[in-house]
Amino acid sequence: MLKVYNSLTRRKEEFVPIEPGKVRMYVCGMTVYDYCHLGHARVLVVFDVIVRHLRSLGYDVTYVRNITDVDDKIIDRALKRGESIQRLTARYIEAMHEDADALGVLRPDFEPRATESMSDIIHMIQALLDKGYAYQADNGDIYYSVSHFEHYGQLSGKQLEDLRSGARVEVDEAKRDPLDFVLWKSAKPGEPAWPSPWGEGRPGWHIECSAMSTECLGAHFDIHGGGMDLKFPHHENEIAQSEAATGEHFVNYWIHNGFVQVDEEKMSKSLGNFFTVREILERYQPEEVRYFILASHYRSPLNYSDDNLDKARAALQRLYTALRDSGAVDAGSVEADQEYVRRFEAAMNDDFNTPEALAVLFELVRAINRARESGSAEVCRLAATLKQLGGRLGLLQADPEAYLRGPHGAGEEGPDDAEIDRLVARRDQARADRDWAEADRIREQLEGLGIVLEDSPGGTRWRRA
RNA sequence: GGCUGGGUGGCAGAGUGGCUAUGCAGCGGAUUGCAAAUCCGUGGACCUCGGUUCGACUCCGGGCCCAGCCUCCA
Repeated sequence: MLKVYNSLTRRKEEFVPIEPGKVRMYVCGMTVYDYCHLGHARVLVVFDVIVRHLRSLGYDVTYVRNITDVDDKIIDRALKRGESIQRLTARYIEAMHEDADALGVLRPDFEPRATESMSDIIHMIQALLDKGYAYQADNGDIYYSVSHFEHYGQLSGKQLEDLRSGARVEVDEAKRDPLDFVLWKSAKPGEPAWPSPWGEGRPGWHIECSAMSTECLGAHFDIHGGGMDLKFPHHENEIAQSEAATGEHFVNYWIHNGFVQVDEEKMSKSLGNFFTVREILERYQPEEVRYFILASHYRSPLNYSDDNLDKARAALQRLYTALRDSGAVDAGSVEADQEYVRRFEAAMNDDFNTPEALAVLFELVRAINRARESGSAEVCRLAATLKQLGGRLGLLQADPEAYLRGPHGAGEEGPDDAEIDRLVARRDQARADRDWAEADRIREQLEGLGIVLEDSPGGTRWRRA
């Protein structure tokens, strides 16, 4: 039985889909005006694993992840770069896809864009106007009237009064209430604009997600996800918009992932303490980044440091070492060990507890190595189990030797394989001659190049440290 | 100020009302020409103060500390 922590109720709940056997899920994606940083990578990977797990349980999942391709930041950035908005967003959308692909993130089933959803957005705004939840201000902008929505604050646990007294909301003369938020911004010169019943303009940020999710998944769907920082006001506003416009309950389960932190502080653009995915991939393999993300529970903070990435590398080396020479190449055709599968699923069914699931993988590693030492025929089956379960997390699908020998980052320079093989062969000769001094000298030389040797009865092999 | 979430061994990071997390690092042993990899064994933790209980790191309450949201942010 799958249990999910629901941000709306603040407790773990049994997951029951609206329609048996089917899951409809929406995740807030990126605003494309810059490269993905590690925080974006976390959202991508976390929800990718959630989708993979739901599918492994047999659910038919429809996964929607939007792209925000028009907003103030995009407009500013395009202006500064002297580049058209279309060119800018196209570039960053492509970059995002490259990063997501590198990290082993499966593509969502639908990836709607705000600029391609204008009629849905306009229809929803019109519905809100018709029902009295929205009004047009003197400046032409359309606002959502927060006080008209009875349940405003249910997701974030905030009272309207508390929010008002918080008083950090910028006072805008056009608004009737400082907490009202914009649905449609009337066009200013030089800005991109679309025609609407209220004149040329563009949508506010919150309305696009309401419109796109409703369009792709219906007025009522199962899961809505995103980063913690979107809980308020973005998701709160989405609920207000969608439920007011459709009259239906919007989402059953809200899932929010925790932040990536640097030195105990949130990684964010405004603080300038962020690392882009491509920067990190200069020095680490994508799978190591993915492992690093999954080594913490999705709701916990994830502290970025080289030390923690190095630990991810060490962990993957142990996993892949167990898979080496195990006959698990074609793991899918081997029946998995059901006891380990059961424990893995129990961990994942407990609110997607990936650290616990990884612990099961390491217990499999020990079982494999033990079986190997005792010459048991179980090695292949256990290794196949490890590879299958790793696959459910999007890990361990590479050729073990290729992973262990591979360079550690896209930017790494080092000796090529042929050169290493040549040195290893020379050392083998020295060892055959029992010239230990020469053998050790070559080994140290290789060590200096970041190559570790492993002698075994079957011969010497090497990997990158 | 209001609202979330959290404080676990050297580090990272799960979990449980009484029983080994797991990984890295450490220590002892096996193995090895020496290493590496691997195996076996081992030390080490539950912020603080009360309460509930036969028994709490685990449940409840107070305190302290940390992060986040209340403004764009994954």
